[in-house]
Amino acid sequence: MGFNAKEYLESVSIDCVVFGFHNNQLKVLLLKMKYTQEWSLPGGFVKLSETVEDAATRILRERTSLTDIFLKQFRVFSDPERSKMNPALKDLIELGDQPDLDWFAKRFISVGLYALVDFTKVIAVPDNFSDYAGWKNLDEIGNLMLDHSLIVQKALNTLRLQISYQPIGYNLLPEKFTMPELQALYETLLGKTLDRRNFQRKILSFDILNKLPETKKGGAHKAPFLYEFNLENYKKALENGLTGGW
Amino acid sequence: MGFNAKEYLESVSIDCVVFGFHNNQLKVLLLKMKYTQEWSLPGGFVKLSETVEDAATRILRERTSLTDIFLKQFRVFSDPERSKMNPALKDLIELGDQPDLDWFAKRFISVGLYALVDFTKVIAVPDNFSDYAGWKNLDEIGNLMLDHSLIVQKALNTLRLQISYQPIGYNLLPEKFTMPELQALYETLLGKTLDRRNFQRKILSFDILNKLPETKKGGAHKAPFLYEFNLENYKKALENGLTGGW
DNA sequence: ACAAAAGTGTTGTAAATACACCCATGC
DNA sequence: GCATGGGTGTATTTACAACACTTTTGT
Repeated sequence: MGFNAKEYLESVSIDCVVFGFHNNQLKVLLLKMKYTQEWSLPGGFVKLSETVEDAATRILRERTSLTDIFLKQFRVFSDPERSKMNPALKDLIELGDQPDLDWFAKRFISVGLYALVDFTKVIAVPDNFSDYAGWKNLDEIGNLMLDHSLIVQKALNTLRLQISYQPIGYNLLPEKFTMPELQALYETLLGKTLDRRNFQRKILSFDILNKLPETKKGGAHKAPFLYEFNLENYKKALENGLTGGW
Repeated sequence: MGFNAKEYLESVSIDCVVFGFHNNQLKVLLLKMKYTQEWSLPGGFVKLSETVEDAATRILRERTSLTDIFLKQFRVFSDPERSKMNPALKDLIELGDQPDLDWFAKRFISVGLYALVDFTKVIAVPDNFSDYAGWKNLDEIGNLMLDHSLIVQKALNTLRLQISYQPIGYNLLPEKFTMPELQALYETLLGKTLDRRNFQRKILSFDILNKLPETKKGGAHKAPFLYEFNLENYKKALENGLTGGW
């Protein structure tokens, strides 16, 4: 667990915006910093043998206990002022309980990646700098550490753009889900309501869903059918892109 | 002109894919390396006081003599092997005519940015490592130095995606241009031919063009009207996105 | 006057939208 | 049995694609 600066690429950090979907709400995984009590994104550094994606996969495996995480870099954050006035770093330096302090005090640029995960499968684990890890609703995220609020905002923007030419939902929903759940995801990301019937027709026309014979019982009303993604066609759609927008 | 490694962010380089459009062909600005004679992308390093975009602007000002360049980061290239076996570096090290050689020999991740410029306004200038700078047609780019071929490919991909939800052409065409020229740009980027009449109707429906009273004379046939971008609406379209794809 | 390229118009088809009606379930 | 939400169907409107004809210019 010891941190050895020599194993890592200098000047480069990564920050991950982990999105989950639960109770028809989009959530982000956040860490609560030990000394400052600020909320921050899970992140870390890149080992000399890793790509940025490798590093993010490793870090998120530790934070979520998930292997096989869907992630995508979306932006580099390189404002020279972005890590100035970092209270957490100040505290660390004062406390002096970390080696390689000058390494941390240097300027970093950060590669932003977003990850889409199945909310129900995540076991959130804090890192060395935090004492709590958990989900927050998108609209309940207040001010985050450093420029992390900006990073979340840009990640969300990217996701919203991607939804119009790529299928989405795999990685974000459980294996089996209902049409209303999928629609709620789209509505959350797009920030607007969609017509139930037209949504169904359109999403089915993409041919990326398998309708299952089962229905989801236990709801207060008529039991909706369950669907799963047709992975083969889903991947094809990812490559070729979808036609129209929403 | 002297290079002082201490002024720069460690481990981070940038590579710029500069696109220009001329004679109905998409072109990329390339440098020919001094010793190896390999072709490479213009690039460089990030000063401690700069953002990635600042650095790219500075570097491209030197390479193109343009100020005010439209550019956008599109990807980080972080394969640990990407700068191994660099013949150029080997030669440099053998020649020993550069200070800070171990700095260069370290592993770098590179931020890829693409730039769109007006071909006719560029005065290409080589850098310290190259003895020639000039344009190459997209289909005439052979193997480039390091992973630069991959970088060009990814930049092009990004551009192709963006064209379907954003207006394009400003920064890439002269102030005044004809409809066939604009169409040729779209056809090049999309890699397919479009119907002249449908193209005109669609692009006009975006309301981002001003039709000028002048025509472009000198062609062998009927003189086409000149257009210019309506900057106000163009910017609106950039923010709001366009509706359909191509 | 002819060829080549640009301007303008029409029409059929497919997709997006806006609805209405029926069905299952829990209270 | 009634309120709620889900499943399915159908017109209308709009956008897209395919195509024809006329106009202008240089040779």
